[in-house]
Amino acid sequence: MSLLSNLNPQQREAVKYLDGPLLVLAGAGSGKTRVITRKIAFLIADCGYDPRAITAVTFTNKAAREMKARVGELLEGKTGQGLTVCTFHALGLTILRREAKRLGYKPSFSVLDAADTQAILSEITKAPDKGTLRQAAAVISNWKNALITPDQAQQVAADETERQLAVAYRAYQDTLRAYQAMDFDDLIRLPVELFRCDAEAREAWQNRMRHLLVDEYQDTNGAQYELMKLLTGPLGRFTAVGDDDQAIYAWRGADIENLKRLAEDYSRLKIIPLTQNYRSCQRILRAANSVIRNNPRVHEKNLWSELGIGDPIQVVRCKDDRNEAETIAMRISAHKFEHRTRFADYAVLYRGNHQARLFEEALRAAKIPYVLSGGQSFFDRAEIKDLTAYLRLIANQDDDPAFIRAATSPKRGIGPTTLEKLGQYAAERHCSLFEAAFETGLQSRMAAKQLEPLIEFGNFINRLAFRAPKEPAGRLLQELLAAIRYEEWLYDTEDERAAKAKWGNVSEFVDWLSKKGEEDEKSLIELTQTVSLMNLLEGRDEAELDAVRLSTLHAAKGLEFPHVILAGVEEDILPHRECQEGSRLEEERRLMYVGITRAQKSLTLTCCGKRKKGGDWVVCEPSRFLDEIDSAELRHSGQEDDSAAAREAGRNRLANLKAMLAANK
DNA sequence: TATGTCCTTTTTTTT
DNA sequence: AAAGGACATA
Repeated sequence: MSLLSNLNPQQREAVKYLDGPLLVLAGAGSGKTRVITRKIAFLIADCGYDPRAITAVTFTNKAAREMKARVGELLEGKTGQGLTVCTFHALGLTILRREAKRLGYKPSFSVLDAADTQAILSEITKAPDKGTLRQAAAVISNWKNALITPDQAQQVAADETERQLAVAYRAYQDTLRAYQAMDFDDLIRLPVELFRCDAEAREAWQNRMRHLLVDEYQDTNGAQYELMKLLTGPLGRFTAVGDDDQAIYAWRGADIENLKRLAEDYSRLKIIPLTQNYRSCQRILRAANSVIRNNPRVHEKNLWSELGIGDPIQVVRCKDDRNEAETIAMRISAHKFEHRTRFADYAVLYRGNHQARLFEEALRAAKIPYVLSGGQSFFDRAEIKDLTAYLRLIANQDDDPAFIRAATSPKRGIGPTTLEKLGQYAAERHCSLFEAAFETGLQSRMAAKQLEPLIEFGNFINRLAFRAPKEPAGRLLQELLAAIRYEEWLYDTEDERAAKAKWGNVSEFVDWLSKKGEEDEKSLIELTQTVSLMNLLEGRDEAELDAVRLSTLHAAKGLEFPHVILAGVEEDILPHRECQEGSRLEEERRLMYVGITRAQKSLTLTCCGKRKKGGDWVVCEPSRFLDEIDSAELRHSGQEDDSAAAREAGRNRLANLKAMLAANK
């Protein structure tokens, strides 16, 4: 079977087009993944490209894994060895591991997670509370994603707060460098910096890369766009696939302007729109279209479908949030029984992770199996962070955050006061905590009782670091865990259930690492360097599992389900309380659009009359986005709301709506 | 000085 | 519910 069969004319053109830069504007459910995977296979099998010369960039590790698997199927044995499919961040990491020396980093640099970077920033800014800290982190991250240096930030700073933040930005970068560490933003920013000033490195990578495919292009940020340009050279050997209506990551620095910029920067840019939807019934599509119509759009497109009209969209009003979860569980049970479907045909989507808890409880009570996606990642778990701290420290002794974490968990007599003293001494000597622990100068300032565990810990790490390059990773890991008596410590400090779960996670992680070490013949240090960006739980036989999917709207992007329940369609949730106007409201609307367009056959929207927030009850009103769907498409059901407050809220909404309509005319 | 316990407070989305 | 802070204990 040809790689060009079973494609519509637009899809086929997008697959075949190789004359220059290409932008595929792919509406929801229009088969964009199919275009990308076919194109990769087409390039390799029909055009004779070396797989190593092709790179495809996706938005999540999971999407990358799936895409790689699909290309493998298409190639039917023809080897796709050497093909790169990964996230922008993983691509940046690969480049940096290779080229670290050119940037003044050692190749075993660490990659810090959000918790570590926030801790560093907290030290620097002395931010009074968590909110301020988050804001500071966001501002600096935005600067980095827009490729603004600390110097430039200082110059463009508009007010005193920003000037202070620019100073903090500089200190933050200096600290990272001292630790031989990078944050997520650096993984994009530094390759750009490298390619901008090092022509030799740039040309080497450009020559290697004959074609770059970028998925979810609408969610790229300034730095990612620049990296893409630098990698594909002046000819623009790329295929970018995106949908401006599904841009939902502006808060993370993604810039929809990148879509316009592409046409400006590449005059030869070819644009192919995909407008036929193969996913959803017409009612669902009409609802989606009528919601997104309220946004100003760059590329107006009208998505259409040949699939049947479908059922009306259900709107279910519930008494409160607990009742909402129970209702959803009940309706899934009933629907499954009635239509003889599988649990995996259902997804419950919501705005915030915290909403998941009630759904988990209700589904468990109803004996409905579920899988949670999004939410806390495997690598955010305390026990995994502990273990990776050891690994990081073994690979890179300059990594102070890793030193602090490893030295204090499990507890071994090193406490805050000792660390404080050690930190002071290290700062004076301009060296790492690890180095400082061995300095004789420290001994005069510290009691032997404090010094002893410090030295012992240092020696322990030293021994492991010495053996790490030569010995099998699996054995070293087992030894490490035995030496720190991690399992024992877990059972001492946690209740049995939690300890068991945590030790299970650790074992899984160690097994996975050991296997990987054997397969790829990699040392512990090399393994550590790739671990930071992976997510184990994602993709772990999730596909075969017959379970209802619980997911945030963000994590649901790119997925589809026969039956979708969109929960908490309320003001202050969707749209979120902090996103009530302007471009932020538009992004919330796109989020609603993404949610609706996940559904193939049926869509249910739920909202509550009240919900528990913190300690007390808050009255909720239905989302304004509900009003944007033609009421002929909707069927209201569930409990009639009889609370006076909710009815009052409804009246207020109507009055507001009328006022807005009047104002618009 | 280190660590465990009990209390408070608090929730957007993620590579 | 989970994380951070204040206090008590070893």
